[in-house]
Amino acid sequence: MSHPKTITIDENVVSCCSPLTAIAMSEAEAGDIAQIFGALSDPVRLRMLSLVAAEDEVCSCALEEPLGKSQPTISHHTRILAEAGLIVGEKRGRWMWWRIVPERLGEVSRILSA
Amino acid sequence: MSHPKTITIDENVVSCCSPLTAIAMSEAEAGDIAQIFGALSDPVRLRMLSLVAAEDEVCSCALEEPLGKSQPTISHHTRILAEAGLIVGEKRGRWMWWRIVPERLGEVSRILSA
DNA sequence: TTGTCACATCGATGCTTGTCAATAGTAGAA
DNA sequence: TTCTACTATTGACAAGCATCGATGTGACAA
Repeated sequence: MSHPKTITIDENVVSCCSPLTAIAMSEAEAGDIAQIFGALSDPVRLRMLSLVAAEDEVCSCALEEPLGKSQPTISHHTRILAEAGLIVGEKRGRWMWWRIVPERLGEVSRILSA
Repeated sequence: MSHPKTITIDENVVSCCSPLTAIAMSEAEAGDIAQIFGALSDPVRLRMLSLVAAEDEVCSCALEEPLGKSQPTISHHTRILAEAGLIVGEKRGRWMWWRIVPERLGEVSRILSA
């Protein structure tokens, strides 16, 4: 049996949010996508996303009790989800209102669809 | 050659995949899904997945050079992807051959589709 | 103004994770 | 058998992350 061949990656090909199976992924693209999946890799953030998705809008203050986390921790997690583009926030008065970004969820979903 | 030995998937992470927006997520379910996204949250593992997906099968030895990581590190990452059910490995002779589990990718994709 | 409320930021702490050298395990070759 | 090649495991280290108390910031009310 001959030794298996090695695989090379073309770093010049950059395509945002293309399916995993389409083409060899560059380091830069892998970093970007990894950041998004990293935002989804925490149980608290997943339940947070689920809570926000269940309503049109959710106030930050309405997340502390169901998630059982402190106010700084809630703020920390909303920030990470927002930086990943999965939710957007709007400040009205003293309250911060969050809603999901369905198009973003669709983009991420499409990365994994063959 | 003797009968090929198939690597089994961790059964603890098999049932998981109701859409995010469907219902409020339980802590247990959130933990399971977070583990899968955690496997996808590393640039090296994403590029590894991309490399495997580009071929029918890829040998572990063919991953070290394009990913620029040591052999123990490659073994570490393939293990995490396999435990998440995203790839399966089969040992033939001295070589370990990995391939994608498209159904698993579809399951994870469906979590994020509205 | 002063006080209160909601959220963001800072600092510290403990846990998790990515990485590799060294080593062990395993399968073919000689 | 002995030797060589590929992979898994161990141990250790550094970096990253989740968490919360304390503090800062901005907005409304009195």
